[in-house]
Amino acid sequence: MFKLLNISSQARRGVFTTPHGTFQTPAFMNVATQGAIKGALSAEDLKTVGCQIALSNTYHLHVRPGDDLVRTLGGLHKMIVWDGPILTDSGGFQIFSLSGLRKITEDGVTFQSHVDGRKIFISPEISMQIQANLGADIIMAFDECVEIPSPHDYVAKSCDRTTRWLLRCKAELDRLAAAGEMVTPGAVLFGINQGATYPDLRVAHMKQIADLDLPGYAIGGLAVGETHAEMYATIETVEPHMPKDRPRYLMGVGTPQNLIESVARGIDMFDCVMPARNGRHGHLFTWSGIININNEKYKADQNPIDKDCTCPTCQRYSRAYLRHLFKCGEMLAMRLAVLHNLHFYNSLMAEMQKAIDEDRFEAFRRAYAEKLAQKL
RNA sequence: GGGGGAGUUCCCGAGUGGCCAAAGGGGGCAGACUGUAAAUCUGUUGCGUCUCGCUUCGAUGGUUCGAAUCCGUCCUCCCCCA
Repeated sequence: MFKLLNISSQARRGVFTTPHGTFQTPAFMNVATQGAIKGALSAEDLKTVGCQIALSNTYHLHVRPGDDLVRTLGGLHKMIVWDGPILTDSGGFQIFSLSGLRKITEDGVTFQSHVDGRKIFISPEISMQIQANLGADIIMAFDECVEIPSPHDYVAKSCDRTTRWLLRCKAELDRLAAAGEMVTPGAVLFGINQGATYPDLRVAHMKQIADLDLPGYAIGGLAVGETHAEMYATIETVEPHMPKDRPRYLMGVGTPQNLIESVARGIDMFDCVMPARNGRHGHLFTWSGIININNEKYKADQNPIDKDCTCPTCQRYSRAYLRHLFKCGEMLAMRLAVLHNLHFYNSLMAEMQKAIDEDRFEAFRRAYAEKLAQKL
């Protein structure tokens, strides 16, 4: 399913095939947690913005509208009118983000719904069932995203449990596939590495899950409070133990610099809320760094967000108009901003792909760093 | 013409003798945001030589150790009656 095409320095160039088509790596997955990109973007907009693969969330779609209903409606692809690949996150991140609303046991996790307070129980098996109902192409294992810092002892125990949960995920998914229960037959399971910033735990855990010979592997539990240096060091520690012929997915990361630095360390896939969320808040990414369009200095600026950008927003709209829309709280402000930011992220990935194809990734990486330095 | 009410810092609006440069909103300015409980959250918003001083609560005069708060006069606005 994954084909490695080229390596430039340590950066990898590949293509991954799913039941809903292929995507080129390194890839950025556009986050549609509840079946929509926040900021009023439709699945059609995803095409405009250069999205290759979308990401949705198990917990959130289970809570609302319910994965049974999504299945009844023909699956997530049909419901949101997106015929490309979809990866669903397992709910493991919500163990971290909703830490005040859940209890973990060996069997699974009981959440208190953030919507209406009712009990929501998710086990490895239930997470697989939900993701099978949603019709994901790539199904993520149910893991515990551990907060940083956490005691070594706790993280060690958590990693062991995450491994046991992974075995249960695999067994349940095999059962569902054999029973013909998959809304998307041929969907594959990715395992997730944990271990906080402890090198011994990261390596031990990675070795354990690599033995399962899964179609893809993720590094989870990063970008949750540690420094960039610690994050990069952790990637460097784990990467040598990840199967070379399988895609590596760094979950939840990150800034444009994070993406480049991580590709440089052998990562193939990313997802991050940042381009959408920051876009909604008026922070826009450009090839020379981030700008806050709310700032007074853009009041009369008739330039586009980025003069080199080919997105629909930059084709027509000025910074001054965007600032005005943000100041007025118009929905259009968010929409235009998110369109731009996602287009920027997807373009960044395309640029990296090209650089690796042409075996000049290291030069690309340096040039980007210099551009950022110029701005500062 | 008679009776009643109101004027507060950019705006709305609390405050009715000291703890008031004055609550709370809004607006302004800036910051944060990394597998989305986020169209959210945080800071700041009279001036200065800034652990202290100055100016400010329609205007002006007074009472008081001390006034946005009490009293007189004036100005402006609103409501009711004629």
